[in-house]
Amino acid sequence: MTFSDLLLTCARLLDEAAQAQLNREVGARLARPSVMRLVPYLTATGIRPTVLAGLVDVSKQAVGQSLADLAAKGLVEYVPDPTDGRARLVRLTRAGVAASKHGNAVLANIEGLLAAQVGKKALRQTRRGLEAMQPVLEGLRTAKR
Amino acid sequence: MTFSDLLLTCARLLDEAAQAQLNREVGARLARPSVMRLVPYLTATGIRPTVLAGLVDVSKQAVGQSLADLAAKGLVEYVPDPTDGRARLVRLTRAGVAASKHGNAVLANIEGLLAAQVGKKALRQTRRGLEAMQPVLEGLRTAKR
DNA sequence: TCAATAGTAAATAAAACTTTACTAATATTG
DNA sequence: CAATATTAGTAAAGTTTTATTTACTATTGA
Repeated sequence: MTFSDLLLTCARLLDEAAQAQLNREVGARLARPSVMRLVPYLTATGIRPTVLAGLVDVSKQAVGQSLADLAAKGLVEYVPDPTDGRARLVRLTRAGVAASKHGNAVLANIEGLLAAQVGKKALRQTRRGLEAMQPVLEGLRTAKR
Repeated sequence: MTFSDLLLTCARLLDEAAQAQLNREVGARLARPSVMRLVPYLTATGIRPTVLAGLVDVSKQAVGQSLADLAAKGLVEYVPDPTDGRARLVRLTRAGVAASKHGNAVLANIEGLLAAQVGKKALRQTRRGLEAMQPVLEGLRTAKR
C-alpha cells in the first residue's frame, strides 16, 4: 500500500468512526455531509458566508443553504459585520460551541485509543510528520490554480 | 491543532491535489464522487457488485448505477462469476487498469514532492505510524456495529 | 418445492448545488 | 459629489447527483 492510500484510508476510517459515534449518540444522522464540511471553519468569533464559500469551494448560495440548516438547529446565528454594512458574520451559538466541543471530545477519545494501541511516541512522530506535510500540501492547493 | 484534525486535513488536501491534477489533465471532472469512492476496490481480477455495496455502505442499486457509469466509459466490464450463476464480477478493463495506474502515478508524484520537502526519513516514520493505526481504526469500524 | 440470494429496472425521493434575479451597501471614478 | 460598478447577501427555481423503494428475473441451496 502506498503512503497516499494509507493516509487517505486512515482519514476515512477516523472520520467514519467519529461520525458513527456521534450518530449513535443522537440516534440519527447528525448533519448531512455538505453541512459537516463547514464545521471546521465555524467559530464563536464569526466568519463571513462568502469566505466560507471560498474555503469549501462552492457557491455562496450553497453555503447559505447549509448555514440556514445549522441556524434552524440553533447551532449558528447571524450578526451584522461591524466593518461592512452589507455583510454578516455567522458564528457558533452557545449550543453550537458545545456541539463542536463534543465533536472534538469524540475525536480525542479515539486518539486516546490510538495512543494506547500504537504508543504515545509513535503518535507524536506521526503527528510531526503530518505537521511538516500540511504546509506542503497547502502549497499545492494555492499554486495550481 | 489536534492530531485528528491534522490527519483529516492532510488527507483532504492530498485528495484535492490529486483530483485537481487529474481534472486538469482531462479538462473536466474525471468522475463524480460517488463513482470515485468505488475505485479503491476495483481490480483486474474482479469483485461482486454486492460486495462493493457492502464496502462503501450503500444499496446495491446505487452501486449498480455508479458501475454503469464506469462501464459506459469503458473502464470496467462485467463477467459472469464462475462460482455462482446469479452473480457477476465487475473488473477493470485494460483502459481501466491504465487509468488506475495513472491515478496512482499522480499520487506517487505528490509523494515525491512531500519526500523532497519533509525528507524521506520523516515520510517513512509517518508511514510506519499510520500503518500501526490503520488496523486499530479498522477495529473500531467492525466493533461498533 | 420454496426460501434466500445476486442482480436489474424504473420510479421516486432526497441532497447538493447552480442559475437567474434581485436588494442593499460599499467603492470607484469621472 | 453624483453616477456607476462592485460586492455581500438573499430568494426561488431548476438541475444534477446520489440513493432508496418497489418490483421483478434468474439462480442457488435447503
